Amino acid sequence: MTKELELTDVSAAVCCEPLADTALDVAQSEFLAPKFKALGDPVRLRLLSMIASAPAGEMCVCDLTPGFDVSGPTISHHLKVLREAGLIVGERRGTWVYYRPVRERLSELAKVLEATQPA
Amino acid sequence: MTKELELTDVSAAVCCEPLADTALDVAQSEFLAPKFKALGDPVRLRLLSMIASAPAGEMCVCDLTPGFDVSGPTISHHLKVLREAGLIVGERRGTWVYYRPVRERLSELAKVLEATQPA
DNA sequence: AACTTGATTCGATAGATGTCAAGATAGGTG
DNA sequence: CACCTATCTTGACATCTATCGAATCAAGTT
Repeated sequence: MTKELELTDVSAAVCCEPLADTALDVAQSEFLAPKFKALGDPVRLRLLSMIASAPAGEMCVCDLTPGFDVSGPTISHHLKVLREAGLIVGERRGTWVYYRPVRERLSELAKVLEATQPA
Repeated sequence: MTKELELTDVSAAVCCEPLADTALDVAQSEFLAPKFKALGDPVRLRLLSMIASAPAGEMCVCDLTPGFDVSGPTISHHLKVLREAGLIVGERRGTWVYYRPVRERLSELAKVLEATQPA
């Protein structure tokens, strides 16, 4: 919980005006790049989209897995990458684990890519 | 030129509503993931931000390179990755090569990450 | 307590990636 | 043409990543 607050603070301190407005500095690019990297795999991108568009606002791993050709451990690995990038959070309820999107993080990334009038 | 048109068409055909609206299908995620992947390196992200925020609307490789600790060939490699992802285009004028952002592509990606009201 | 099911972690492996030095290309200048 | 500068390509190498099967952990059921 202390850890979570720290992460949030770092995020707020570092992140980030639109790319097209002012060039990112080294710290900002090193902060943002891993998040885009997490989006840079087709399986992860689709996992995230399934989670983010789930009507219930969350999705069970048990409902995610059948939609893919890869093994359970591989899905688990990709979910971990998305989790460590701060794009989703997981919660265990009984036997099942449910994942929710972290919409603020997605919005941050959207903002960075957003078009702005240059010059 | 024919090739460019084809790429544009594919882009238009495949791409993409916000993540949070409807889950991406396999083709969409395979189309988008490489573009996010291209953003997933700190050097590339900073290169792109320098190019996209250049007041002149473009930037010479000769002005990009000095801002980084990596070698010229490495910069060249990263520019190629960004180019192949369709995020920038390069043009040679005399001795120098100038890169411009492809703003429509960046907007496409921003749109995918954009927040929308679920449920 | 033993068994079952869902999910993660571990260990291994093939393939991708970032990096550099060296060589090749493009285009200008003497 | 010979030379110089800017950029890109090639080849090599160390590291990282996606994937799987096997083992482990968590929680419920009998």
